[in-house]
Amino acid sequence: MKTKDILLKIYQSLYDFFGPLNWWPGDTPFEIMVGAILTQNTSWNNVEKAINKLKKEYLLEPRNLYRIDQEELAQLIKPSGYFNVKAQRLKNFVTFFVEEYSGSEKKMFSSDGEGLRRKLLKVNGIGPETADSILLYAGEKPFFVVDAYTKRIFSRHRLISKEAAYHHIQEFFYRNLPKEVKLFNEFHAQIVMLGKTRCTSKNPDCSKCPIAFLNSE
DNA sequence: TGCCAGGCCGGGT
DNA sequence: ACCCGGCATGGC
Repeated sequence: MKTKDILLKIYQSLYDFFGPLNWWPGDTPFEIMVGAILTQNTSWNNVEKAINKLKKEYLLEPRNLYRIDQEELAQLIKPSGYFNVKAQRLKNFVTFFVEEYSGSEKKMFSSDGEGLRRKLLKVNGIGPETADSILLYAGEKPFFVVDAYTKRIFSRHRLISKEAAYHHIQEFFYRNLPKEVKLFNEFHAQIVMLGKTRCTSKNPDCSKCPIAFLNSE
C-alpha cells in the first residue's frame, strides 16, 4: 500500500470513528489566535477557563487586549499556566496584529500565506505550530499543523522517524496529501482527538483503536 | 501524589 | 544545527 493511500485511510478511519469535529473551538478568528497561544503545552480544559475570563472582560477584542496592562492580563489568564510568559506572548502578538494590520483579520489574511507565516514566526512567542494553527484555523490557509500527538502517533507507526523535526514532518504530509484546507483542518483535529482518548495509560485498549489496522502491516 | 497537557525561548555546546 | 532548563495551572 502506498503512503498516500495509507494516510487517506487513516484519515477516513478517524473521521468515521469520531465524526466531524469542525475545529477550531472559538467564535471568532481572533479568539482562535488567542487560544492558539494559550494552549501551548497546556490542556484545552485549562485554556477554556482563561478564555472565558478574557471574554467576560471584553478582551477578545484586539483593541482592548492591546490596551490592557500586562500584569493585569497575566492574572486573568492564570488557569492556562505559564501565565507570565503567555501574557507577554499575547501582548507581542496583539501589538503585531494591531500595529501591522489595524487589528483586522481581513487585512492580515489577505496577504500571501508564506509571507505571513514568516512574519508570525518573527513574533516572539509564536513558533511553527502556533503559526500554522493561526494560518489554518483562523485564516483558512492550507498549512498542516504538526503537534506532539502527530509526532508520537506517526513515528510509533513508523511512517516518520522518531527524531524528525517539525519541518520534516510537515513536508511528509504535504508530499502525501492534497493541499486542502478542509482536509488539513479536520485531519489535525482528528489526530488530537485520537491522541487525547486512545493509547494512553488511562486507556490502553488498542484493540478498539480506529487505526488498529496499522498494527498488522 | 506525582505526572502530564494541542510549545517556545534563550543560553550553551 | 541541536540540546536543555525554565515556565505553572488543573485534572486524573
